[in-house]
Amino acid sequence: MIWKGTYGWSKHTSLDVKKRHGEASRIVIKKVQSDVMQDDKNTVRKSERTRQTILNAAAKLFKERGYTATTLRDVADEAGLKAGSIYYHFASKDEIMDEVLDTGLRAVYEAVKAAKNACDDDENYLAMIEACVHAHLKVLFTQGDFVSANIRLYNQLPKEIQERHHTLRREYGNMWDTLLLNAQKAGFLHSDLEIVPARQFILGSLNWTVEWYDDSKYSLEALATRCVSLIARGIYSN
Amino acid sequence: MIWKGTYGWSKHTSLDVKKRHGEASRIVIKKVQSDVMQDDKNTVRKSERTRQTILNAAAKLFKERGYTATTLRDVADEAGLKAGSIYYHFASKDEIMDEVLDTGLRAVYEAVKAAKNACDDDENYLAMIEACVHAHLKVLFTQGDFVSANIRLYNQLPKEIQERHHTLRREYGNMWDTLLLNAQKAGFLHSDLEIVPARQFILGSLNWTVEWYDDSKYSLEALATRCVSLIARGIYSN
DNA sequence: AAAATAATCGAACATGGATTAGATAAATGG
DNA sequence: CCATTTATCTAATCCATGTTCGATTATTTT
Repeated sequence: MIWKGTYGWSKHTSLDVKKRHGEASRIVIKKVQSDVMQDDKNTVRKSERTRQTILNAAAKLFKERGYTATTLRDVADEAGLKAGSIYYHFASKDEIMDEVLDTGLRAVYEAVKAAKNACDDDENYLAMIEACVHAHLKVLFTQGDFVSANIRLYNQLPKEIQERHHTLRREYGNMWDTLLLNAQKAGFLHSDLEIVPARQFILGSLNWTVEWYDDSKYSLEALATRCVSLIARGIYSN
Repeated sequence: MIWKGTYGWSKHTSLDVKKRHGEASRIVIKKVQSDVMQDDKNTVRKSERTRQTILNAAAKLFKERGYTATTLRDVADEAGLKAGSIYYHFASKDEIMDEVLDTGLRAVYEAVKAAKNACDDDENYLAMIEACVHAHLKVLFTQGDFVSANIRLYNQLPKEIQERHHTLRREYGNMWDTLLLNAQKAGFLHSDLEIVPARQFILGSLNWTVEWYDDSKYSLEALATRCVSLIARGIYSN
């Protein structure tokens, strides 16, 4: 209860273990039939599969309508079960939101870090920046709902929830700052560029693409290329 | 009822005139004391003043928490009256949202158009673009809540509400497209620049500043200058 | 200042929301 | 295939929300 106690945010009464919310999140492998297997029936507790279904449904609806506007009955509907059943898997609506947010941001973070590290040349900062932009956008539209939900809703969430994700957000920002700073030191970027606002501007412009990009018009690759171009050289010609 | 009928969106039963919702929106001047006077007591129906207070309160809360998460009781509270009284001024929560959205976008539109037209040199497209960016940002943080509410929430609103504001949005976009296109024809912009995505990118990056700009760090002017620089020449140095 | 109108209140209503608990069905393990 | 555990459903609870409406108080007009 941050705003007043009547805002649809539940109190998040910490884990009362009775039905084991979240415990099922540990993947239980029953038999290792072949070497690697798809996360399918028999390999994973049913509970775990349902849990994922719920999260997917929730992410999708949260992103589309916002947190409060999304009903647990809607989520249940989308996931193909009844509202009450959700509580076998999650302790509260808040908890679902938490996990959606975390999943989304983490996906971006990991993907971008990987893309950066995948660059052969450790000194080719421009290539790294471009790889990061591509990765960020790709994950934005691939892991879609989780990331978008995070991006779209973060600032509308009550402080309490925000704080739980503050650290990870900061880490991601820092990663970019370091990259940009290195690039600047190496002379690739304008020397008068203020790193932090620049990073905020860049990530903002990328994040906002979820509000307007329409993949039926042109490919994700094309979008990424254009974004890189705009970020790199701007619009002016000379 | 767009989503399902249980989403907190009222049915918007068109104007049943009994108490005259919205009629009070016509400003009634009682006596013209001096030539020009501030919109103050005695010049404007009390109803009109209260109406504005409600809109301000609503815009602020909508922007912060989102539409559904904002209660009419909250709005009333913020505006200093009781929830029921709101219905003397507005027919429904939807109607308030409508007016907030409209006010916000219109403010940006007018301000930017004015800024553009204020440029002495009709051919100096770069100056015009820069003036527009400054104006957009200025209004974004001045008329604040209305504009931000619009920007932040638009895509989360049900189609029905969105459609009512579609035209104005399109008009604003067109204005930018025309400006950019002229600038490009005159050779000021990269010739390979795709206008529409570029405009979306630019406006997006500007709009997103509401999510991160902190006016205690540096001035709005400084922000605008930096944004112009990034948009114009990008981050790369050569 | 009385009469008429405008604006606000206060208490209700109906609905739908998150959450709970007990019954029931499905899956699992021996 | 029975016993146990796991997962889902149904129905109920409690509470907040948008909205209504008659009563009440301000404000204006005559």
